[in-house]
Amino acid sequence: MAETIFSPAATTSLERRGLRDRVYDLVLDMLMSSSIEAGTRLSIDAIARDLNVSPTPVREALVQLERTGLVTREAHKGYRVAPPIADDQLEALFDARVVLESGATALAARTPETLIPVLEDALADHTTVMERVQNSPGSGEMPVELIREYFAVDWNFHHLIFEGARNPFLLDMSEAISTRVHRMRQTVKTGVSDALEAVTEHRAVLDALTVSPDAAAQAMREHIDKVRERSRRDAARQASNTAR
Amino acid sequence: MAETIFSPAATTSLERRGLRDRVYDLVLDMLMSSSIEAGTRLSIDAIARDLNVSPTPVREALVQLERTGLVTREAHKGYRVAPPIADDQLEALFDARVVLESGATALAARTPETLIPVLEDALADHTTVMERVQNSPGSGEMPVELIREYFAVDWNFHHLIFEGARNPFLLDMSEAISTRVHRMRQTVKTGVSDALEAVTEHRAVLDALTVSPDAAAQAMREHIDKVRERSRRDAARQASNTAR
DNA sequence: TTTTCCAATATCCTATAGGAATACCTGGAT
DNA sequence: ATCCAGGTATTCCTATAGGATATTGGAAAA
Repeated sequence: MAETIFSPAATTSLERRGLRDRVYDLVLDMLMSSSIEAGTRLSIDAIARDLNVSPTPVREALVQLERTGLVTREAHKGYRVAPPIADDQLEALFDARVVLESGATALAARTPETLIPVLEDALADHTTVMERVQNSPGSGEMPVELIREYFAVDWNFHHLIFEGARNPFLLDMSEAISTRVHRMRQTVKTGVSDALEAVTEHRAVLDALTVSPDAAAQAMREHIDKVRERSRRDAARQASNTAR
Repeated sequence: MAETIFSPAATTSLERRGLRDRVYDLVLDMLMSSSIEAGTRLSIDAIARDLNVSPTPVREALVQLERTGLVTREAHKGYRVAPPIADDQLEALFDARVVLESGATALAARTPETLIPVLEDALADHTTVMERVQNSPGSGEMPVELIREYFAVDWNFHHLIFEGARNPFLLDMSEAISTRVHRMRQTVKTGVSDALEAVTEHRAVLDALTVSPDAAAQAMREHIDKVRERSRRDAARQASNTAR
């Protein structure tokens, strides 16, 4: 335990109000943004010291994080960063995504007049960022900020569909999914190479919304299955690289 | 705040090991079993005193409960028993059930050879308890223990399908659903009058499993939609009764 | 009689301290 | 050289205390 995990600026930002939720957000950002090694110990006292708070709100935040699956807990042994998505778990994650997102798409398609405009805006943003990704230097450095921005606009399309379903239960479940998807993207280096295909498939979903709920659900199912195929391919390529 | 919520026997059972999970189980049982009035304050200190523990594990258990939706929290105002499922939320709950359970059924149907035997056993238990419910005195007292037993075997069928899907993400989500369903059954007095229909529809799902995953998913979807219809009817009848 | 304001109480939120269990490291024996 | 044992240190878990905030009750005024 050498240096602190959090930047000094973060500590000053939380001042002295609403500690528990703010600690949760900070730890969540820390887990999402920087790629933390799996299995890293998340010491309650250390986090509390770094954030200048008492261990109690940190403990509450970690309990909340535990239910998201980002951290694991062993009794009397403390919290650790959850292990990366295993291969079989990755298939299960995509299965769950297909079930949830195609279902949410069918529900959201019941009110297309309010859904389509916001999705058009989201897809326009997605397209803009995609073009910037395409125009970035083909090989070599890709700004991490651009990658983060791309992931945000990409997922925003899916998130808006969950919101469009107007179902609090499915919305809660979408959060559980989004954290896993985000974490998967840290381990499996994909999601930027298929930007053009993603935009195309999102467009297909949006067009299918004007046809029927079933068509929209089917389009979403096909989109996620294609993402699954690309992830399989990238995971295999990545495995062969590390094995070299 | 007059008398204690918990029975004296409960306090002695937790002794002095693994407090947080045990407190969680106790509070969960308390919320599930006895029908607590919605909006009842869940005082951290009071629970801690009743259970002879410090407020810290109680606080952690309540954070965990909060994410299940059984309790609500307002900052600087404490925890309360979550309000009963509102009418629109009830429709949303059934929508979510249709999405999740039909999807889980399709996934579980991929391995029918391991799934069908356990479901046959579960359905046999369900049938047995159903007959006991039918033979109980038609009007008047229905033993609360029998009702609880019926709910258990009924939900067990659904739960086994979630387990059969072998998908940890969907399994987690099923817990979020089950708590809501159980709580709904406390407010809307249904689920015992349609025992025969429930068994019949479960049998239809089981038979469809031998046909194809899509057929099984469709059967589950129809089952939940029929439960939804019966709940609507019972809710309307109940509303007319209270309005009288 | 009703409304409003104020004070007292209870509760939550945060901080600090002590006991217990686990992990790590060092020294010795095989 | 390797394995085991013991001690030390870190960390988690629980308990208690103090400050801040919301709720409740009563009293006074309209």
